[in-house]
Amino acid sequence: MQTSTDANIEMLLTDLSDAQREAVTHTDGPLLILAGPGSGKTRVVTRRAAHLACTVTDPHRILAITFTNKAAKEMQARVDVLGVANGMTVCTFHALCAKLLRWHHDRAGVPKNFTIFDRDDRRKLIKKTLVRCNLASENWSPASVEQEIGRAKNAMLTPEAYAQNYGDYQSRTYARIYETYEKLLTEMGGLDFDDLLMRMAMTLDRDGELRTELENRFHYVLIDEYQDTNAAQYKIARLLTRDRKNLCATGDPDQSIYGWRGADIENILSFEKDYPSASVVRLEQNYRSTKRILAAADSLITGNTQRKEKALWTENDEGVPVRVIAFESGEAEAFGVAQDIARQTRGGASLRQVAIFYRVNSLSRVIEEALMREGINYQIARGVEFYNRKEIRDVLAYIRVLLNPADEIALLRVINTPPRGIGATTIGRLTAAAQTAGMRVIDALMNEEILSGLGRSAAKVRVFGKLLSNLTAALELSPPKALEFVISHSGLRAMYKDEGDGDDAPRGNLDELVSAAAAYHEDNPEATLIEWLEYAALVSDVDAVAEDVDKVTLMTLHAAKGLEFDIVYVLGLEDGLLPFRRDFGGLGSEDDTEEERRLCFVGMTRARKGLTLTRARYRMMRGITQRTVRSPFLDELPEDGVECSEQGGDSGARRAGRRQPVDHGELPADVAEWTVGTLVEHPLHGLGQILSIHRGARRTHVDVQFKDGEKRSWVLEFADLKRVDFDDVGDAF
DNA sequence: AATATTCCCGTTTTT
DNA sequence: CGGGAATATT
Repeated sequence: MQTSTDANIEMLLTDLSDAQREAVTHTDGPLLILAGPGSGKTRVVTRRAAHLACTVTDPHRILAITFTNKAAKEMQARVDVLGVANGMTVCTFHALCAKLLRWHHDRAGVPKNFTIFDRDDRRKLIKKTLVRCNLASENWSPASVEQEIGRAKNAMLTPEAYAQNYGDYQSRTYARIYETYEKLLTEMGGLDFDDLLMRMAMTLDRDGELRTELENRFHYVLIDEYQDTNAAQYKIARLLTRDRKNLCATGDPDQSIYGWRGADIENILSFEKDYPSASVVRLEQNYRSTKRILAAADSLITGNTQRKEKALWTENDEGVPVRVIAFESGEAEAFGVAQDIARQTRGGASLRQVAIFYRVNSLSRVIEEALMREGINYQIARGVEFYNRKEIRDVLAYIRVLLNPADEIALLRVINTPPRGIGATTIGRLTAAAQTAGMRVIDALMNEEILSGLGRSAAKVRVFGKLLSNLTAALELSPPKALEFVISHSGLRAMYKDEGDGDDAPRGNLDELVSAAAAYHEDNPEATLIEWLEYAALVSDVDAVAEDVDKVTLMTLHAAKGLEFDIVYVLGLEDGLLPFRRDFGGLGSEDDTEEERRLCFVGMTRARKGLTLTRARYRMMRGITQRTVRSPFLDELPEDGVECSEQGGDSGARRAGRRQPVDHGELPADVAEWTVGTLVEHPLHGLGQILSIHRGARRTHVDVQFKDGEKRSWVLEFADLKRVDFDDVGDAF
C-alpha cells in the first residue's frame, strides 16, 4: 500500500521544474504562487491538490475556487485523471456562496428558495425602487444607481453603513434608494450577484460557529486568479482559513483585469503581509509562447509603473515575428483576419487552435460576417447571451415563480406572457392593491377580495392563478422534464411556435434549453430544479466555448483569461478602444490605462505560436465612422521580432515620404476587403457580384457579374466600384 | 389590449 | 447601429 502511494507521489512530481515542485510539495501553511502566463500554473495546482490528497488529507477536505465554471470543470477533470483526488470541491466563488447560503439559509438569514437576480433583474428592480422612492429616473439614472449599489456591495457596505459614510444630498438619496432596493429585494426573496458574496462574507463574520464548521470541513483552500478577488471574496478567503491558514492563492498581478467590478489588486500584493508565514513561489518560466511573443508581451507590460518586477523567460523557439497590421476599416480588418486564417488553415493549422479577441463585444459582428463569407466555422464565447434571450428568460421566470412565489420580477414577467389579456392597467391595479393590503402580488392574485376590485379582468387573472397552481406539478420533476412541462403547459411553446427565422428561432432555443438541462441532469442526476436554476443563473460567457470542435473561437479579452491558443488575433489596437476610454477628449485616469495594458497583456500571452495585432484606420462605432489613432500600446512593443505592416495611409508613419515595403503580401489592406462573392456597386451598371479576382504584383483584376446579366472586368484600383454590404441588398441575388 | 411604429439614448469589460 | 421604451394605430 505504502509503495503504491509512494509511486503515486513520484508520478505527481515528474516533469516539474524546481519552482513547480516546491509549490506542489508544499503542504501546510499559507502559500502564494505568483504565476506568470503560461507557467504551468494549472498543472501545478492540480498536482498539488492531488499531492495533498495523497499525503496529508482527504480529497473532500480540499476546496478549490476558480474564476469560471469552465475553469472549475477543467480542473476537476484534470484532477480526476490523476485518479487520487476524487471528491474535491471545485467551483466558483459565486457558486460556492450560493450553495452555502442555501444550505445554511437559516443561519445566513436568507430564504431557502431564494432566487438569483442578474443584472437585468437588478435594473428592473431599480426602476421599481425609484418609483417607490418618488424619484424621477431622469435625475437618478438607473445606470448610475446600479453602479452605486454595486460599488456599495462590493465594498460590503450595508445600506446603514453606506448612509453613515456621506452626508451630501446626492449620497443621502443614494442611501435611501439602496435601502429601499434592499427592502424590495428581501421581500422578493432575491439575492443579486453581489449579495451572494457579501452575504456569505457577512454570515461567516457574524456566525463563528458556522465559520468553524466550514473550516473543519475544508482543511485546504485553494483560490485561483487571486489578483481578481474583491473585498467580499477576500474576506471569505480569510475567514475560511483563519485558524489553519492553509490558503494557497495563485495569480498574477499583471493579469488583474477586473478592477472595475471591485477586484482589488492589493489582495494579492499584500498576501505576505496578511500571512507573514507565507511561502512564496514564483513561476516565471513560460512553457507556452515563442520567445518573440513573450518578448512583445513583456515589453508592453513593462510600461506599467505600479508593478512587481517579474522576469519572464522561455526556452521555447524564437518563432515567427509578431505582426502588427493596419487596415483601412473595421470591415477590411475583419476580412483580412478571416483570409489570413483561411490561409493558415490551408497550411495545416486547425481552426480549433485559432482565437480572435477584441475589447468590446460589438466588434464581433463584422468578424462574424467576414468569417461567414469566407466559409470559416466559428464559435463565440457568449454563454450568458443564450440565457438572456427573451424566450429563455420567459421559461426561467416561470421556474423562478414556481420555486419562489415572492419573486415579483419574475411573476410580472410571466403574468401576461404569453398574452392572456392581462394588460398594464390590470397589472397596475393588482400591484397597487397588493401594496395597500400589504400582501405579495402572488397572494393578491389568488385573493378573491382583491380580485373583485379588478372588474372584468378578474376572470383572466384567475385563469393565470390556476395556471400557476397547475404548473407546480413541475416541481416534482427532474430539471429537463420540469422545463418541458412548463414550456408546453404555460403556452410558451405555442406562442413561439411559428415565430422566428433561421438558426436563432425562439422555438429552437426552447428545445436547446431542454437539451442543455438534460445534459446537466446526466452529469448531476441528483440535482434538483433549484440547483439547475442556480447553475443557469451563474453561467458565464466562456462556459459556452467548446474545445472539441473545429472552429475559430471569438471572445472578449476579458473572457480570454486562463485560455491558450496556437494562433491569436487581437483586434482594434486603437487609442480609446484598447486602451479603452469612455471619455474621449476628457481627462482619462492613469490607473485605467494600466488595467487596459494588463488586459492587452493577457490577450497577447494567450498565444503559443502566432500573434497578430490589428487596427483599423477608420472604425464605425454606434453608427458613425471615425478616424482612429493607433494605440499607444503598439509603440511599447519591441522593434525586434515585431513586424509592422502599416501600408498606405499616413497615421503613425514612421518614415514620412517613404512607402513601407510590404514584403509579405498576404494581407494587402486595401485589397483585402475585395473577395469572390463580394457585392459591389458601379455608378453606371448598378449592383454586381465579384466572380473572380486575380492579384498581380502591382494590379488586381476583377471580374464582376452584374444584375443586368452582363459580365465586366476591371483593374480594381481604377474601377469605380464600391463595396456594398450584404444586408443592404437583401435577396437581390 | 395587442400590435406597429417611431424615437431616443447609450455608449466596456462580467460573476 | 441597435435595443428598449414611449407613442400611434387597430
